Amino acid sequence: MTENSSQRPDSRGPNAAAPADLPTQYAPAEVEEELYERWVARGWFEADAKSDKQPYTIVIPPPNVTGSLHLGHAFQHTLMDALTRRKRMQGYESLWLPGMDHAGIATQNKVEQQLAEEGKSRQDLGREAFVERVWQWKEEYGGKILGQMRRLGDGVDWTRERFTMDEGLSRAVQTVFKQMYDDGLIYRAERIINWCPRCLTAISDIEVEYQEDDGELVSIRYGGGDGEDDSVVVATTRAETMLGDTAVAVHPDDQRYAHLLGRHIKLPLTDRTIPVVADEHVDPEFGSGAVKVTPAHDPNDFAIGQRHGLPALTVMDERGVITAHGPFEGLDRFEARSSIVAALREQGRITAEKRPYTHSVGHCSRCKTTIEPRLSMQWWVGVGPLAQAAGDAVRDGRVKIHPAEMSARYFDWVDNMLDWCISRQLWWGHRIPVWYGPDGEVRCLGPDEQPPTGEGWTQDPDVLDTWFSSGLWPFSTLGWPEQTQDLAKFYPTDVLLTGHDIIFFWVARMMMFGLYAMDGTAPFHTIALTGLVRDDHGKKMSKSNPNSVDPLDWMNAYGADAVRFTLTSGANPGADVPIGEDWVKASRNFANKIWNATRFALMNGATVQGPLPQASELGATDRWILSRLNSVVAEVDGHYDDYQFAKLSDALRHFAWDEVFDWYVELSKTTFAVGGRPAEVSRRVLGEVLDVMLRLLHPLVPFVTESLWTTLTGGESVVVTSWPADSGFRDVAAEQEIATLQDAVTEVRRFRADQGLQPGQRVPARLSLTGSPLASHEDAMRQLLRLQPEGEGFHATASLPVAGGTVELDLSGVIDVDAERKRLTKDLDSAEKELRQTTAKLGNEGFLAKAPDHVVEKIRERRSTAESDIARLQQQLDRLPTA
RNA sequence: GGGCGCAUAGCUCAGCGGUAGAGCGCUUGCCUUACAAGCAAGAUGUCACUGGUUCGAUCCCAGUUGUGCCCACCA
Repeated sequence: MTENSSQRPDSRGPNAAAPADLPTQYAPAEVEEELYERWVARGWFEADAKSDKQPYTIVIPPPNVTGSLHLGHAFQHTLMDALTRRKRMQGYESLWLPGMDHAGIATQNKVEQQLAEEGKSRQDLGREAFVERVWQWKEEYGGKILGQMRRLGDGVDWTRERFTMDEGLSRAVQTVFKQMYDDGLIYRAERIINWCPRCLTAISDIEVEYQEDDGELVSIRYGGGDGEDDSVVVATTRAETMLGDTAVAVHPDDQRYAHLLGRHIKLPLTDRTIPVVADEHVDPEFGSGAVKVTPAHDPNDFAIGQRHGLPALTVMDERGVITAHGPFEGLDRFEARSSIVAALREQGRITAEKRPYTHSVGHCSRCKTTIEPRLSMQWWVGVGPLAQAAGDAVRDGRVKIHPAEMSARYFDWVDNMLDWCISRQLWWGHRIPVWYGPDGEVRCLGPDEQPPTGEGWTQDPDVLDTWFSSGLWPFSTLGWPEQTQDLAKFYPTDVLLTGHDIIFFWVARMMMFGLYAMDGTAPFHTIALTGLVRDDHGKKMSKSNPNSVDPLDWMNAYGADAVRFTLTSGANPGADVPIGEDWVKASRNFANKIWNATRFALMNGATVQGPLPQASELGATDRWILSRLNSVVAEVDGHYDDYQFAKLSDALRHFAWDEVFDWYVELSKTTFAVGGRPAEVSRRVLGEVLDVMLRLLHPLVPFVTESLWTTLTGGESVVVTSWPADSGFRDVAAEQEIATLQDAVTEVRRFRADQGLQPGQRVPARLSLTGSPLASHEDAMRQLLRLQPEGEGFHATASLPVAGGTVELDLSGVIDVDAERKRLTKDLDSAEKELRQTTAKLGNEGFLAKAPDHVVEKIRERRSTAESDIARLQQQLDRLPTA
């Protein structure tokens, strides 16, 4: 783009009293930061717990301190910001509470990586120093997120910023833990858990990501040591676990192995023999129908072991290194796997090998290491009654899920939830408030209780799953367990807006904890679920993908408003949101268009002062735009109530650009030129329309609207002004009249374009509007169509149909007969087609008998329109001079 | 293996039992005194396929194919 408008000579007329402070292009970067700091300094985002206003509360899904905000955050933040800004304008005590999550395992991993670069481990530092180091890290990097939120324009209450490791929130964690422990909902048990051999901690079931990996499936012959009849083939993808086998299981009805039941067979590579047991879990159709049982290293095997009283033999340590005595001791699990297979092969015990064998393997969602199921003593939440309550709250309608289809996913989870492993063998997080005494005594402490003194008492070294504290977020952030004013005023919150990817991690847990700790009051009444942000070809955006975009880059290039508007435009409920740079540019263009339209209004003395003129003083265009304006207010409100952000964005863009800017503003130019009372009225109406429009747009694009609204109205800030209300004013007649005008102008423009007439070329012409509803718009039409008063020597006539009549346009000069014939013929063809279709339809008895009246009537109208069009077009064709 | 969803213009997506829509892109003509980040006009679709219901199906039903996501889990 080499062209730069500022370098062109300014050809504006002398009447253009352009405000010197309003350049022809909107420059977001120059104003956004200043505006934001002003909003914060004035305290407009701060909610008052003592106010009489009705509260409206959203707590932010706390971003992890580990990262920076990506477009997904920008997306959700924009929607939450829009919701809370609108409610604030509507007169609610609107609170959007910000904060961050300590993100236990994720953050610990980051800091450990940092240490590794220094050649150190967390063990080198020791627990206390390591935790101190993580706090430093949090101070340093947490600020980046806050800066991004400011840049985006998030209207959050910074005085209420929270962090899940804050003292107050930690008290909440300990209080809930103690209460649940006393209620028997938290217990300690030794079970198979998902163990990450790299993070060296247990993780919960949903922190495991399954993916298809290429492995191997080897079939091993067990038994057969003394007699030929006791051998059985089992298959495994984890051959190393055979060292811990304590049985072979077969289906109880499987006749092939009936003779082996109760007998012991030799376990290869060991000096042990193991029993053959019968268990329903075994699928006789799968493989050989016999399965090796390793209770200490597989969840299903553990269950079989429990049913048959089998011993659980641990053969690997926490790093996945073989501990079983023998030739494989000290080998890593994957080395051991190939060594063991090789050894078995040598002994002739391998009956089949399938390689590669693609199967689903669990990985640590944090570091992608292959999970090792491991028998371990951990703390658990017994979720039964909590999950039941969480499901019921949605089932009985106390909590609504948007879009409703997503509730199936929620129910699927809460109705089948297994107990939740909450202890983590990490250092960063809330320490489990349990102490063990010298005599095996166990004591769970509340926040105000002193740790037991005396020899031999030690605290449990583990910390809680990070989602334990985020599950308390809707009330812990408001001061619970203290009965604070905030809690009384703002709990329960109104809407939870978050991605559908954390329904299980976070949403369900907040439901459980909220209902449990807050006496059955759910933490929010609406769950609004969003999709993921994708690139402009629908591909998933992730940090590892090259398509990943830092929202800051786009905000710097095009403004925060442009990014925000693009995101809301794509926000269909629950659906993924594609975004591309071209679309952000288009939104930037929209912001600039608003800027310039307002600039035009200011140059022409649009005003917001004083009451609107009486209806009797309003012209048809004024009544039309005010009618439309109020319809749009109602429409936007409806879309907000349904969380239809894409629809409300479209409605506003369409109204602003296609109606206000392209028509009302253009028509007003003629009015202003003529002057007098109509011009005064129009200035006031234009001011009104822009005032309301800017307020409607503000929650989506806060910066440009703030700049313009304060300039236009002289008001202090659009942030604290009122949300527009539908006055109820509608004028159907005016809307129809303007629609007719638009049709007429468009039709003439089309005629001109087909004729190859230059748009700027003033054409001598006669407009015959007598008796037409458009008579009063003649000046405007001449302006829009660039027609001069009558010239001389008319040669040709164009007769243009519009709703309710015909516009006769006589052009001087020689028109292009071929072009005109082509145009008329084309129109004639489509009119004839229309006639055929409607006639056929009206000749259909079934249609006449069963179709609703208004449909039949509509078809009749279409047919008669087609008939008259054909007659007129035919006549015009006949009138054309032959070449 | 179970569940949910999707298939509409070149791209990304709305829509919907009664003449197919938007944004971007594309074509043509324009700096028309708010804006070239703009204005005007225009082109483009067997609404995945096959059946069924209906006076009428892009829309409802069944099946097919393709595709996405979630859950379970494969010894």
